[in-house]
Amino acid sequence: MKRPTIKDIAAEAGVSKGAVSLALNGRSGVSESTRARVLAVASSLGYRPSVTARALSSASADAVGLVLVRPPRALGDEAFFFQLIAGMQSAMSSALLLQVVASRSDEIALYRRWWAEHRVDGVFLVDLLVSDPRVELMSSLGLPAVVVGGSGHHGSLASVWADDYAAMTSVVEYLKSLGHRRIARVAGLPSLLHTVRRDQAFLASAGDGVIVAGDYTAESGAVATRTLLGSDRPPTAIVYDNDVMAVAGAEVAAAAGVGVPAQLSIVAWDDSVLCQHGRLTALSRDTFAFGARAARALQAVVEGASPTDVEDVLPELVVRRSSGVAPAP
Amino acid sequence: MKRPTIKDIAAEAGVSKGAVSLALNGRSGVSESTRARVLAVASSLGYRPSVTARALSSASADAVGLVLVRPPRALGDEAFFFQLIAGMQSAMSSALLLQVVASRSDEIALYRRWWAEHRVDGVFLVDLLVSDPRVELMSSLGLPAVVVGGSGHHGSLASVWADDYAAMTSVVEYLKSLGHRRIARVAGLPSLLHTVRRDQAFLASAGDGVIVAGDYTAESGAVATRTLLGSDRPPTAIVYDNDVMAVAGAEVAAAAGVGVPAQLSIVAWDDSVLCQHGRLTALSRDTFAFGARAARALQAVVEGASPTDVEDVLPELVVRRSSGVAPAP
DNA sequence: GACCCTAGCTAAACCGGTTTATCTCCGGCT
DNA sequence: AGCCGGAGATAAACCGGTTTAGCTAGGGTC
Repeated sequence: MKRPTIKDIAAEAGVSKGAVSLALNGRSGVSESTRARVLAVASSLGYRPSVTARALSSASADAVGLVLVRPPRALGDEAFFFQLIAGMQSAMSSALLLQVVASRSDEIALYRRWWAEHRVDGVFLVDLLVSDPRVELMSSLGLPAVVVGGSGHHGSLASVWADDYAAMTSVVEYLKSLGHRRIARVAGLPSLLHTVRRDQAFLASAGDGVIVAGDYTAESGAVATRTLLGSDRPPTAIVYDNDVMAVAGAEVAAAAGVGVPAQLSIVAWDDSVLCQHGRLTALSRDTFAFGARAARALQAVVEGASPTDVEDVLPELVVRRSSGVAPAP
Repeated sequence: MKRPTIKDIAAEAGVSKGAVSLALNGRSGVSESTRARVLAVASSLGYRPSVTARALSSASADAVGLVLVRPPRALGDEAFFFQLIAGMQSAMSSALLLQVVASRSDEIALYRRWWAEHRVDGVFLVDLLVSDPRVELMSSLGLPAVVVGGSGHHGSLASVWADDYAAMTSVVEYLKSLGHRRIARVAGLPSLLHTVRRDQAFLASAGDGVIVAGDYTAESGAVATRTLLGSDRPPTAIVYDNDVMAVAGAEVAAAAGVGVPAQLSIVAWDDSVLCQHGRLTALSRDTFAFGARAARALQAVVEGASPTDVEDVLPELVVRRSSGVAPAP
C-alpha cells in the first residue's frame, strides 16, 4: 500500500504542488473553488501529510521529549511518572518521545542528540537538580523547555511547579496541632532541588526536626525508619518523601511493636494505591492535572510564547489512619 | 546555535555532499584517506545527521510506537506497563513514541496516522483482542509489528508471549495440592485474548470452577469477591487476574471476617509492590525482560527478518502468606 | 597504442512537503 | 487607449539527507 502524496493530489485536482499546499493549510493565494476541489480530492484519497517532510522544511518535528533518569527496573514502582505522562498526553496534540536512561550524562547527551537530529520541538525537564546543567544547556541550544516540578524560577525557562515549601509547612503544622513535638523527615535524594526545598521548610517549622536521607526505595525507607526508632529520642511522627518509603516505614514500625498511629504518626508525600490500601495519611496532588498543565506550558513555549512560571494548586493532605494525636510524653 | 549539516562538512573537507554521505555511512566509493578526513571534520563539528531528512529519503524513522488504550487517569496504577516500557527501552536503539488514547478506534486511527506520516518504523501491539482488527491492519499497511503478550500465532505478525494456559494450570494445580476443591477466578476484561485463554485453562483444570468478570479496578475486585463469598457454596480459593483486584479482594475478606489464608486463599496474577506489601501469593513474571524481548523482536522485524514467535519463560509462583491449606469441609 | 575496467569522485535527481519569485489575466482608473 | 494593481496560479528553490548516473584518471590486457 502506498501513501498518497501532495503530488498525487496535485495531479488529480489538476493544479500545482504549491497550490495544493496553500489550499490544505488554509492560506490565501488560491480561490475558494480550487480550495474546495483540492480538499475534496485530498479527503477522497485519504491524504495525510508526512510529518517527516513537513519537519524538514518547516522545522517542526511535531513531537516533544521526556527523558527519565532511573535504574530501569525501579521505574515500575513509580506511579507518579506514569500519571504525569498520562496527564501530559491528555493536553498535547503532538507526540511524546519517551526515553529511560541510566545516568545524568546519558540524559544530557540524549537531549543534545534530539536537538541535533531535529527530533523534538521541545522537552520536559523533570527531577531538577540543585544547580542543574540542563537549564543552561537548553538556553544555549535554544531548545524550548519546561521545568516540571522544580519550585521557583530557572533562568530563561518556563516552569510549572507546586509550592513544596508551603506544602511541607502545612504538613508539619498539622502534626504540631496534634501535639507532636519530635517530628522526623525521611527525605529523598539530596541532589534534587525539591528535596532541598522541603528540607528547608521542614527545618524552619519543625523546630529541632531530624532529617534522614533516603532514595525512594522500600529498603532505604526501612533503614531510615529503623535508625530513627532506635535513637535515644525517637520521633512521634515521620514525614516520608514518597509512598514506597512510607509503606516500608509503617511495616518496620509494626514489626518493632510500635503502634501506628498510637505511638508513631506517618505521613507520605504523594498519594497512591499503596497509600490508600495501607491507610496512610498522604499529601495528595493531582498529578494528572499537573502533567496536563506542564504540557500546555510547553506547547505555549514551542509556539513562541515567552516563558512563564505556572504555580500548581497546593497539594491537599488526605488524612487516613496512620496519623493521630501524639502520645503522652 | 546552528546545527552543522552535511553540506558544511562537504565544504570543510573539500569534497561533495555525496562523498560525505558515503564516507559517513561506511559505504564503498570513497578512499580510506578521504573517509578519514570526512570523519575527522564531522566529529570536530559535532555533526549529527538529521533523522528528519534521513527519514524523508525513504530510509527509516528511527522510532517505534506504542499505543495504550486506557481511561487516562487509571494508567498510574498499572505498574505492568511502565515496567514493560522500561524493558523495551533497555533493548532498543531507536526512540519510543508513546501515546495514551481513550478508545480502540482512536488507537486504530493513530496507528494509521503514524504509518501515513512516516513517523514510526514499527509498532508494538498490546492488549490483544480475541479477534483483533489491528492484526489485519498491520499486514495491510505493511507496518512491521510485534504482538506483545497475546498467546499463540497471529496472522503474519511476530509475537512475544508467555504461556498463560500453562501458568493458569500450574496455579490451579498448586491450589488443588493444598486441598482446595472450590476454586474461583476473578477474571479481567472478557474481550481480551489472554482472559479467554486463562478462562479455558481454569475451567479445564479447576473442575467446577466459577468465573466472575472484573475490569482490573479495585472496585470490581471488591464486588466480585463479595459476590463469591456471599454465594451458597463460597470458594476456598480465588485467583485474581491482577494485583489491584487481589488486594481489594483481600480487604473485602478481612472486612467480612473471612480469614486469609485460613478460610480463603488468594493468588494474584502479576507481582508488584502492592502484592509484596500485602503479602499476597502472586504469579510473578519478569516484565522488564519481557519488554526487552519484545523490543528485540520488533527490531528484527523492522530490519526485515521474517516474523517469528518467541515464547517467554513461564511465570513463577511466589508463595506468600495469602495462600495455604484448604479449610476442613 | 587502442581498449576496457575500475576506483574515486562529482553533479544531479529525488524524497514530500513549504515558500518565494514570477507570470498571466482581468478589472478599474485616468 | 494606456497604465496599474491585485488575485490566482505556477515553476522553481529549498530543507538535509540518500542514491544514481556520469565523468576522469590510472592500470592491466592484448
